[in-house]
Order: sequence, then C-alpha cells, then structure tokens
Amino acid sequence: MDTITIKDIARALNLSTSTVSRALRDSYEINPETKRLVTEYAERFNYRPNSIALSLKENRSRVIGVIVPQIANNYFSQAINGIEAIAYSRGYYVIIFQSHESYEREIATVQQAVARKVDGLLISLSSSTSDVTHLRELQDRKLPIVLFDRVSKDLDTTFVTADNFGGAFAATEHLIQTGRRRIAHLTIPPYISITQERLAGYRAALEKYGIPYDEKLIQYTEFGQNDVEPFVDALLDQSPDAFFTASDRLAIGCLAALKKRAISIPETVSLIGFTNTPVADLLAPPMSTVEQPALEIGQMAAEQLINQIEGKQTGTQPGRITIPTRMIVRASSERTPAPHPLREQSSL
Amino acid sequence: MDTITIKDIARALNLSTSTVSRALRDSYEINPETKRLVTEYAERFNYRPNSIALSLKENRSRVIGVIVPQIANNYFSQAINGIEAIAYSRGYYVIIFQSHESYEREIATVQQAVARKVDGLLISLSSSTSDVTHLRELQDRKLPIVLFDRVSKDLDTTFVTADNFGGAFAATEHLIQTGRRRIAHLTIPPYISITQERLAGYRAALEKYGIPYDEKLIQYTEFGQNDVEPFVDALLDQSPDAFFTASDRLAIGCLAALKKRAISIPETVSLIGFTNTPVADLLAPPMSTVEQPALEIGQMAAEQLINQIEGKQTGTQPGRITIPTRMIVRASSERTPAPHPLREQSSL
DNA sequence: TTGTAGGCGTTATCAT
DNA sequence: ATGATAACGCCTACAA
Repeated sequence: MDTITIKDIARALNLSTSTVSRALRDSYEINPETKRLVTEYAERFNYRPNSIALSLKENRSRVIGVIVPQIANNYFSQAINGIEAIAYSRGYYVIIFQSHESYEREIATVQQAVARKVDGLLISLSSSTSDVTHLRELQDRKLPIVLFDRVSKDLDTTFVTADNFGGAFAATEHLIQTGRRRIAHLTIPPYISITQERLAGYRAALEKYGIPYDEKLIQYTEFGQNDVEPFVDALLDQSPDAFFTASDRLAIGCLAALKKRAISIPETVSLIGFTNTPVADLLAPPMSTVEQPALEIGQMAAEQLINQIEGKQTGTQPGRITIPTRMIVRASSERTPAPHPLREQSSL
Repeated sequence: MDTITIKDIARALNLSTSTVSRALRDSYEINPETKRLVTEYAERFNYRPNSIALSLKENRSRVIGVIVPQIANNYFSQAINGIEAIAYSRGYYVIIFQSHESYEREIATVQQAVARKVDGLLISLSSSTSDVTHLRELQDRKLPIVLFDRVSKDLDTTFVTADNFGGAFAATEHLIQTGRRRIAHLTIPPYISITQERLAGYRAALEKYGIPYDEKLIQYTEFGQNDVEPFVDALLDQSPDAFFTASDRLAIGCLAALKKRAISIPETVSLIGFTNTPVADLLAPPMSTVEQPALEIGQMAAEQLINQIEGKQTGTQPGRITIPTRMIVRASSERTPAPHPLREQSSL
C-alpha cells in the first residue's frame, strides 16, 4: 500500500527527518513557519505515523491478545465486546485467538500471541486445560496476564469471574421455593473452574433447605458435542422434578430432548440456565435464567490488564474480582409454598 | 516482557548477528556445527523472532483488519470465525474493529486499521454508510479490500454475500405454497444492500404467483433499536396472514409482540427469518428459517482477500461471489394447496 | 564459512 | 532552530 513517511516529507521540504519529526510531534523550539509547512504537507498527503516502526522503537505494540475457547458464542462475543470498548478507549487494539477448547491449541496460540508482541494477555482457559505452566512461564517473563471466566487457582494473577456460586445458589433456591426437590443438574466438564463453583452453589442451596445431595442427579457433558439427549435420558431415569442447566446450549438441548419425548414440560419441569438469549421468553414454558454479566466481565478484565501493563498498581492485586449475576424469573407455574429452610430453622 | 534477540545469541556465542540469522533461517552454506550451536541455544532460551521488526523490514504486518458493525451478534461472530480459520491457516492474524452501525465510526475505524498497517481489509458496511469514498481512496492507494454481507456497488472490489434474493424468494414462495397471500415483510433499513436484495426476492415470488405487491405490508426498522412492537402493530393493521422477517432479532421481536397481543400464531401466521439460532425448533409454532451461511461467507471473503494481498489473481475478480442459503422448514400447519403460479401458467 | 554495513520508520541525543 | 547520528530487531547483499 502506498504510504508517505517522514522521510518523504523531509525530502519534499528540504528538511531533515528530525526536524519533520519535531514539527509533527509539536516539540519545543521549532520555527512556527517550518512547523506550519510540515503539518500542512502532512495533512495534504495524509501522513500517518507507521505504528510498526513506533512499536519497534518503543518496544511495545499497544495490542492486547485475547484468547477464548471460541468466538462464535454468545457469551464470549459479548465479553469481547466489553474488552474492546475498554481497550479502544485506552488506546489499545485487540487481537483475538481461539483455543477451540484444546489444550494444545491454547499453548500454540499463546505462543503466537507472544510472538506477535502483545503487551498483555486476556485468557479464558480451554476446557481441556488443567496444567497452566505455559502461562506461568510467561508470567515469570513479566508478561501481564489476566484470566476471566474460566480461571485456574494455580496461577497467581488477577481473575475476573461471574458470581457463579451465587447464581447457581439463586437458581437452585428458586426451584426449591417453587416446590421442587429433585433438581437435576446438567452441566459442563467437571474440571473447569466455573463448573465447580456452580455445583457448590447448587449444593449449598440444597443444604440450606435440608435436601439431600444425590450425585445421580448430576450429569457432566463435553463442549462441542451437541448431543445432550443421552444425558437428559440418564437424568430422567432419576425422575427429577426440575432441571438446572449450566449453559444456553444445554438448556436448549435439554428442552429439545424433553419436547421430543413429549414430556409435559410445563407441569413437571422448571428449567434454569446461564444464558444471554432473549428468546427465553418465547419458550414454552418461559425459561427462567441466570444472566451472565459477560460485557462487564470483559470490561473489568480489560481494565485490570491495561492497568497492569501500564504499571498502575490497583493496590489489591493479584486478586479475584467477582461480578454479580442477575436472575430473571419467567416460570409462572408455582406449585407449593417454599419449605421452611432447615438451617434457618435451627438457627432461629 | 523479557525476550531474547538474535543479538543476545550472537554475543553469547561469539558470532555475528548475520551468522546467527543464517543459522536460524536454515540458510545455505553454514557450518553444521555452528548451526547446531545456534539452534540449540535458541531452543534453550526460547528464542522467537520479533514479528514487529520483521514487519518493519518486510513492509507488511501479516495482519488483516476486519470491520463489522458489531461483534456480539450471531451472524458476525460466525463470519469472524470463518475468517479466522482461513487467515490462521495462511499465516495471517486478525484484528477486529466495530463500526457500531455508525458512518463516522466506520471512517475512524478504517483509519485506525490503516495506521495499524493491516495488509488488507475485510468490511461489512455499517447500516448508515451510503458514501464509500473513504474506501475508494484506500483502494486507490492499493490497499486490498473485500466486502462481505453488506456491500456497496459503488466500490470496485470483490463482494461476498449470501444469496439474499434466493433466500427471500424461497421463504416467500414457501409461505405462498402453504396458502398465505398477505405476507407481511418486517425488515431492516432500506438503504443497505441486503435489504434491497431480500425485498427483490420477496417481490419476485409474489409476482410468480400473481399476488399483487402491497407496500403497506413492508415495514423497515432500525438496527440497535430493540422495540419492534410498533412496526408489528402497523403490519397487523393490514391483516397479514404471514410474516417474513429479515433477521433473528426481528423474528424474535415479532413473535414476542404477537404473543403479547395473544394473537394465535399457530393458526394465522407463519414466520420465517434469516437466522442461525437452533432455538427455532423450540418456539411455538416452530419457526421456519432461511439459514445464513455466515461461516462460509467469512471463509470465502478471507480467501479472496488473502489471494489479493499475495497477488494471486483468481482470474475473475473483481466480482461478486454469492453463497447459497438453506431453508429449513419447520412450520407444520399447511393450509391449502399452492395456487398455480400465474407466470408459469402463461408460459406453458 | 563468517563478518560488515545498510536499511525498514521513528525518535532521542548530541551536535551545530 | 535545525541537522547528523544512533538505536529498536531483523535480514541480505557484499566483502573478506
């Protein structure tokens, strides 16, 4: 692509490159007339500083790398949206990488990001990542890293996550309060952080109401695999009276499976998912949801990372930042009044 | 971030930088022993060439810029997915920019992309862009540009779009063949290319079956504005017997509005949208859809752009590439047999 | 087989 | 007030 450089301007105006540079950078002591000449010429020929040369000189790229399991996903695309908003407002660009839920690809991708000279890394771990030494090494080499959503406690950085525990607790409690007691939980792979947090929230709610935890009511599915029917079948064998699913995809898959089996959803099942889709209103019955604050998570993560890059210590880091979730109740078929929670009972 | 350079290796091994460079690049005539030494050292200290320095030298960044109206959008995130797949496989990275449906931001964003030294640009125009001189200028300066989805005939490049005409035609024809005659069309802003193509497909189908075109059955909505209810109301005044909507968002909004008004959708309205969501099965009644080949459009666009960047003339360019759409019929309530198409009648 | 020098675009430092 | 020079990391003629 045809571009004009400082050199071109210098040649055209019979000046040295340093003078031109000074004129453009609005530096001290420069002849106003010279400056006018230079800026006018630059304007006219649409001069733009070569950011690559600048990066080389300043040893930084003003680019932050974002690594997500996949882009074409409601949650992550919203998070990226939040990341971009903050990044752009602070003068950074965003390069996006996908790990495709693969540990190997995550490693390769992180390498590429580093080779690309990103100033920092924003990562949501792939579902098959348990070992994070590839990230710890980079940290040791002083690369700023912030994790979001799918985090690992083995890494000593800032984490930004949704309040998965609280969200799952609220969802489960809502189901209990509308009279369900055998709440099936259809969830994602057990070895990622959010799964465990959500399970803990689910169990805590059961415990609060004195409902025994039955692990046969839990089914773990893989990502990428769209066929949730067998898992739903396995859960149906346990005669549940509600479903609590851990994602949009699972919620939709679950509803589809129930519909296919002509199980009268409105009467027997309340379904709550972590979701962002506005279609929840249109399903029959409407699906209550726990909304993931994807945008805010992205914004917060970006802000933390850029602070770290620019050496602004926020005081409390490295630490964990939790963004609240919001529950939207859409199910209308209440059954019995809520049983009195056992724990509160005994503490009163 | 701590990094090792060729210089460091040269110093450590008492060699010149050029020798090290040659050794690493597997260049001709080099002492095998020296080479071994260098590669081993590089391996051990995890040497990675500085891509910024390379970009400066080679005067190209191996980055392609993608400008979309918004990322957090099913369609565009899938398209980006396709773009990335191709780009990465051919050694390019992707920087994503959002125009937020604003002409001004699109211009600013294009400038940033250029300043960032992208090797080429992949653009889906903002809905408020009618003038494309900002792009034509760049083209004149030899920047490879490929448009996808939202294109403009005022620009002399490769376009990649879905078969909007064909998709709209198929949708409308399907509605006609299931007995509808007053088909409302709820669509997006009139001044973007895809709107016109879809409208043309709609009209062509009406014409084929001798149904008069009634412009009161057409309503244009803005992007970003989630409230489609007034538009649905305006259409309902025309007592339509079907809806053909131009996007997911409109389809969902339309269904929601109908539901709110307790209009018995299953009996009176078939709704067909351009969509990608798998929830269509779960709506009542299930919504037939014309699927947008977002992934393929992204892939094709990226391929075209990279060919252009690398100077591989594909022979036929600049031209228009159309990716077929696929219709999925989910509506089950057939009414009357299809009326015999007038045009075919007269031509037989 | 290896080293030297120059250049990609920019800016900071040190002359003049 | 302006110019010359060096440096960021890498590669490649050209020289040795």
